[in-house]
Amino acid sequence: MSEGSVVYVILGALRNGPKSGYEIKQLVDKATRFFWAASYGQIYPELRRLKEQGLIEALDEPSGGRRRVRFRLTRSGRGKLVRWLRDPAAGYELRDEGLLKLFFADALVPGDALELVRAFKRERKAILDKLRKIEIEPGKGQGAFPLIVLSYGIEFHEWVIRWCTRLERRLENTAAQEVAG
Amino acid sequence: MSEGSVVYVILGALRNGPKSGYEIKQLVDKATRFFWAASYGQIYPELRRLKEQGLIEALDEPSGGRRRVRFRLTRSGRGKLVRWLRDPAAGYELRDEGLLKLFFADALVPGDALELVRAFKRERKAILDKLRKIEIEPGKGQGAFPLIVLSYGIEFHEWVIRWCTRLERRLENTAAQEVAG
DNA sequence: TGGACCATGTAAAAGGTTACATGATTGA
DNA sequence: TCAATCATGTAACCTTTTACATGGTCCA
Repeated sequence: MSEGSVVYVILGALRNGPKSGYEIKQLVDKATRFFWAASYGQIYPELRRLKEQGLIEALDEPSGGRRRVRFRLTRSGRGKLVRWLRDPAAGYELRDEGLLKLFFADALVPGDALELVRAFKRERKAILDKLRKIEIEPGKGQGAFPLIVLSYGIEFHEWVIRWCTRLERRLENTAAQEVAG
Repeated sequence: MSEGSVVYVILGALRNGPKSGYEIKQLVDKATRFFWAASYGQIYPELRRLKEQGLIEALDEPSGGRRRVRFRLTRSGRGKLVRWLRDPAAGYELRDEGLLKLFFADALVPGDALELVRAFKRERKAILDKLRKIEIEPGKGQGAFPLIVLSYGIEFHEWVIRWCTRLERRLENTAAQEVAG
């Protein structure tokens, strides 16, 4: 991606109020994981760099007896976030091992290829079930967009499952013809 | 992914006959790029390792005066490919900067958010146009699966564009209500 | 008391891209 | 002759994951 891509996950996560590294990680795991992941190994070092650059500032906010540092966007941090959002360029990268297997499925006997399609569908169904369990309160400080993106995920996976079902039928018919013919 | 993930792109690419590193790269760029990319920096070193492990073997096949080394699957290489294809586990990783921007779009004024959706749609339209230009001969040594996966890509992008159009309408209506109200 | 969770961080390894280097051939 | 393409490869860099380390708190 154009630039140290974890930067914008962090700046974006802070758009409606301060958050700690831990809270950013929770947000990512809950809400953006299916289209954008981030690990502690990225988040904490990047928070330090963003602070050094004056894009965010630290607030000591212990929770009970635990130390906790929340970060808040500075004016220039918000500026950077908004400039990025206005820029129409947006990278898109997919690594889908299921599609890769499907692409090479002619190396299998038809029965195994059909099983591959069914496994592909099961995996997508499992993701769909997870997405359906996510609850994002509409409004509540943020606008409608997190909910809109969640719907995208759900509707996309519903579409994929329909696509798999069509393919399954087609392969079942082909197999049946081979047996009959 | 589970293991040196470029391994299976290579083994899969060789399933219907020998190919050189250059030809594998061409195949990837033409046909799997939208769901699985690979660079020369991955392909050539991996070819050497796979050869050392006895999973592929080298054939000297100069083209004109140019040296060219094609690789062929060995029996154990084909075994490894088939075992991988039969394994239902399949990683799925997406990094979609457009969705990330959409997720944070409540940091923009409504007009800019609408523009973001339009830009998102334009980018997907551009990908769709590229996919539509890809021609994969059905049959021809390989089975129907490469074509099936291409259809997936095309139909998916058509679905995304319809989704964007619905969202655009919704945001346009909201904006109109705000002006009217 | 012990397990789940809150909270912050680092180090090593793995995975991947980009840029560069080299040189031949084909065809306009 | 010049550009495009064929063909192979490496080195440096960047990103990301994984595993580890540390320690506090809450609650059953």
